[in-house]
Amino acid sequence: MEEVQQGSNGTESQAATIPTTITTSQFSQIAQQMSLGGSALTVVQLPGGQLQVQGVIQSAQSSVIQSPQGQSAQAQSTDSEDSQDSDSGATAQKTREILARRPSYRKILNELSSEEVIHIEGKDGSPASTGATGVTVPTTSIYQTSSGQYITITPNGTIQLATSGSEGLQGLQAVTMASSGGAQPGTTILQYAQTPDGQQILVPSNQVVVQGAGGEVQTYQIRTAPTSQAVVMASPVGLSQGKSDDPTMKREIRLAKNREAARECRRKKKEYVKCLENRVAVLENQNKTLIEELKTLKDLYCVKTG
DNA sequence: CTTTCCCGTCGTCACCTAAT
DNA sequence: ATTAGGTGACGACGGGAAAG
Repeated sequence: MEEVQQGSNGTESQAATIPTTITTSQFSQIAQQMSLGGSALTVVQLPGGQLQVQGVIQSAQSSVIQSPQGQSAQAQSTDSEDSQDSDSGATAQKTREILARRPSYRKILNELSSEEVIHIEGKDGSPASTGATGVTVPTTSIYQTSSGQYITITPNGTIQLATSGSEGLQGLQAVTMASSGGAQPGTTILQYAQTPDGQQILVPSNQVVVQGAGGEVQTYQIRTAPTSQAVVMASPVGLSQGKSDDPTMKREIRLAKNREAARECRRKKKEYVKCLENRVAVLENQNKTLIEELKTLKDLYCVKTG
């Protein structure tokens, strides 16, 4: 479901990765940095059995991996700490740092991806080459409305309408949509569509605007069909006037944005958890390698002395 | 077949932080 | 001070598996 809805933005961002072949001896260094910093790495086994770590190792920070439960406890403890007269300001500061809210998943991953771009460009000067996981190239998304019409969303953000019954997508009419959320791919929350009379209309990202043959404009709510992840149903909704003073409209917009934000947040969280799982895999692998190395050395030592 | 339990997902609220 | 966005917590809902 999420994949399709992201597609409604026309783009999907996925962090590029830098393949970095490492040796066993480098492993411990990396692992140490990983245990200190919030690095998001993935490890890939090459056909030859060699391990390849992809991603960026951040410099050591004081961030601590904490469970969500731990976070809710943080807020409480910081509050109570303020009420107490602490014996040492430095201790309080330290505690505050430890208990500080972890940076958002978006922040963590954005930092990673931006660093990666720099690394990639600096490497060979060519446009971002994809790593093992690669960068997803934005593709045209196709949606079907409840009235049987097809809507395409091209990578450049243009919404196009195709009449039903046509083979493929013909007779397209474009309604250009400008993102208000900057050019960051996959982060568009609200969009504005231009009506034929030049009026700007606020369009939540879970809606698309379609211009009919007669010039009339209709917004559609994007929803994934429960039976299929590939098919998206779009139902007509009332047009939302831009900058509405109506409190109910304000609330609607706020809820829509929050809905979208929650969705995005969950996606980021999943990504983040995957990164952590990859780190576990790397560390487990390293542990295994080191144990084997130790065993070999022990055997060697026994043979020499024995 | 029905019920119960578990799990994943979603929308919403509340709170916090950063930006303006 | 206000606003926007991010995220934890909560409850609702639906689907699948196990038990009756």
